[in-house]
Amino acid sequence: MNSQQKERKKRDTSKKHKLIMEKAVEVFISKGYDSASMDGIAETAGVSKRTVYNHFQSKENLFQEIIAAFLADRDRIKPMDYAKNRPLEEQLLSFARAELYLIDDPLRRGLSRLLTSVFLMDSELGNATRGQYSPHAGLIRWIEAARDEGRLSCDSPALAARIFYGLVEGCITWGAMMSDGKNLQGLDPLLDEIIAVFLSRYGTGS
Amino acid sequence: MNSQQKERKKRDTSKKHKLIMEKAVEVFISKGYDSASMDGIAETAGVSKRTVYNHFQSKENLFQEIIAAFLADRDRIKPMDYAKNRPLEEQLLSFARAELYLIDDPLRRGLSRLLTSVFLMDSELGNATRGQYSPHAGLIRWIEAARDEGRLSCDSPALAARIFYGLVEGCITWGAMMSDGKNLQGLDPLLDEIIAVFLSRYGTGS
DNA sequence: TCTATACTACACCGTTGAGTGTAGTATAGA
DNA sequence: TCTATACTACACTCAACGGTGTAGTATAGA
Repeated sequence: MNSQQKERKKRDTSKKHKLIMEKAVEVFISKGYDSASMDGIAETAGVSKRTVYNHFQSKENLFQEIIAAFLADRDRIKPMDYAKNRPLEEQLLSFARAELYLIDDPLRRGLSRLLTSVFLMDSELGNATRGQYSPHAGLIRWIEAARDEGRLSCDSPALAARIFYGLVEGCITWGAMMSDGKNLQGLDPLLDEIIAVFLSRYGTGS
Repeated sequence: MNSQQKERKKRDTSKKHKLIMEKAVEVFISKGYDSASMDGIAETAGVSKRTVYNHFQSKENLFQEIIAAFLADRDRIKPMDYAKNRPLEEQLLSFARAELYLIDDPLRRGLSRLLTSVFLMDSELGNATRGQYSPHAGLIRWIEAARDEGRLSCDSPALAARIFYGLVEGCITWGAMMSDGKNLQGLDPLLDEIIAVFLSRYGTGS
């Protein structure tokens, strides 16, 4: 009834909301989900525990919101490629770098580690989260386009895409998560080699 | 002083010890380390909680013993290959299958998932455990031998080995852990493709 | 300046879980 | 049969943690 009066006063709490999320990410990354306590998060954020609960219904809720923000950030990066007459190496490199976005920054790498760790032990959550996400689709389309122009040769673009992402993830991503990025020194030669491997199997020599 | 008398009576408790470990593995796999309770483990094993603590100092101790047994089991499988005049494909396949030993059985796969999840969030433990373990060494030696015979061509056997394991892990292992082995159907064509990719880059055509 | 809103400080609750102590029972080995 | 050993049942401690309630304070917006 008097809703217009009630809505007159509404302070902007997004700053604190964001602050709590950022600090919570830090705590979750360093302790893991279970071992991270809401008291610890509140203290790290320099905020009372009650404020945390005023912003987030529960620990799980807070975590979900962090996951959502992370995935949204990642998805903003994803769609960046298309078939052209630029060198194949260059375009494949951009696919690889998009994939490596998840681990080329300490914070994102920490979150990737955390989420991977959680998803490994909670298949339902993992599948639900990863369900609507098909990272290979873009590369498959790219491979088909390149094949149509005779620049690639393969029976199954899906298989080739799987090989490519397998190479990138197997050679780089997982090691980076495991060793906290210590294997990211001298990355470029490795990336070049990965692309060379891929093209020696599927390339036609332009 | 009268130690020979004391040692006369010693019952064989290894059966129960093993039973507890096996049941604990089940619980750890299904719940994760943190959420698995010692009460739950005792109940699953059909044993009193006190007995669990008579066999294992602490939860962490029990977990460590499980890890050790798992790694020992895996290491027993590892050293199985050497250079010969058998087809390269065949020998590479055996390297790949040795790697897939970790995930080709539901129990081992569960343990791999659990340990990976734990190691991801506890770098110290992960590094300490993985420290004395160099899985690439065998393949590197194999590649050097094959190169010496002119059957492979590469500048850096270490890099080639990294590519090979990256392919196997990236294309198969990680997906199997994430999806609980649902991607292990139709594995052979994928393995063949992986080996074909590797040989198209490093093979010389015998 | 005034007031609704956000926030703090702090006590509090209920639960869970690791680990212990103990008294009594079952059993393997002599 | 005898006895030391393994085991059980159970009560218990202690600490941590998720979450709530509240009274009071600071502050943004009118």
